[in-house]
Amino acid sequence: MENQDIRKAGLKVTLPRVKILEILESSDARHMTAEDVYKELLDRGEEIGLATVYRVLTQFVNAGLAEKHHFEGGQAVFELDRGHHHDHIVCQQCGKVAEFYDETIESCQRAIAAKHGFEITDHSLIIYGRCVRQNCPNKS
Amino acid sequence: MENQDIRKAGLKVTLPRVKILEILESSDARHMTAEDVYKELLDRGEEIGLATVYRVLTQFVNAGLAEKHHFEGGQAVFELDRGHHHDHIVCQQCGKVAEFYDETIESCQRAIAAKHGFEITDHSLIIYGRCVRQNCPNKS
DNA sequence: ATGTATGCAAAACATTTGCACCTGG
DNA sequence: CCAGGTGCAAATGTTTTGCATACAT
Repeated sequence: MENQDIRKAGLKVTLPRVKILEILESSDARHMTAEDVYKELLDRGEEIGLATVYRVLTQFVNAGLAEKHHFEGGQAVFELDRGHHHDHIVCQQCGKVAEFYDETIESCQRAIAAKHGFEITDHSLIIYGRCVRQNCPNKS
Repeated sequence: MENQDIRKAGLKVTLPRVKILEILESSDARHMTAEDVYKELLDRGEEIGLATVYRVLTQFVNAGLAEKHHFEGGQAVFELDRGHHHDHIVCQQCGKVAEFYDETIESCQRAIAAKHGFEITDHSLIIYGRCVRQNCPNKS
């Protein structure tokens, strides 16, 4: 019962929050912009404003329920925090996002931070490329 | 003579472009937002519009003279391309930016991209943290 | 009841663009 | 001279905010 997650975050269990959480959970893409979420709400016949979508997504991020990433291209994307840290590899042609986790990279980062006298709070690693798979509409 | 760089990029050697290149070369911070560059121009008594700063910086990036990065916090930062690829570690308290290069991370990235069927075009690795050095005004 | 949440419209930001004027080669 | 560059103001696109109303507890 994920509504408990909302409540545990100190937030009231309102229709917009429940619906937005549902959308994040059911999305195939798993990485959605605020606009994507808003459009999906409209498709489902919900009357929820874009401002609310932004507010709720921000609250989810602050509560640790979701993460926000800045891929290239203006809009931030949000994804549910499923508890497994990972980085991203993004196809610049079809927009597909793959996730990966590499312990060697993680530990190198820790070593680098230590060497430079930094205490890591967060990090962002995004590989951009072209996916050479059958389903990528290589448009050029 | 760096004006040659501008010319080689197929751009006319105009005053705004020369001044902006000078500023990028002389900046201690090495990573400046368009606004930073604009303010520095004003300080130096130049009458150059912010729109021109954006246009010129974009041209420099396209010409391979500079790079653009999206650290957290809205504004993009620009730095001169000195020919040595590196990634960044940013102090979220004092804004200091350190650069690093780690061949292990680089090769891990290549392996990961290959495994996922991607051809890398670019990548962005930013470590966020707190610098625990004497000169960081640890403000909290 | 009452403190939060929401919707809407307006504001805030970073960045881009249209257009008349200027300038480098 | 003239294509390309610039300044300014207005437009753009994304995200945030003020405020009156609506809702969860």
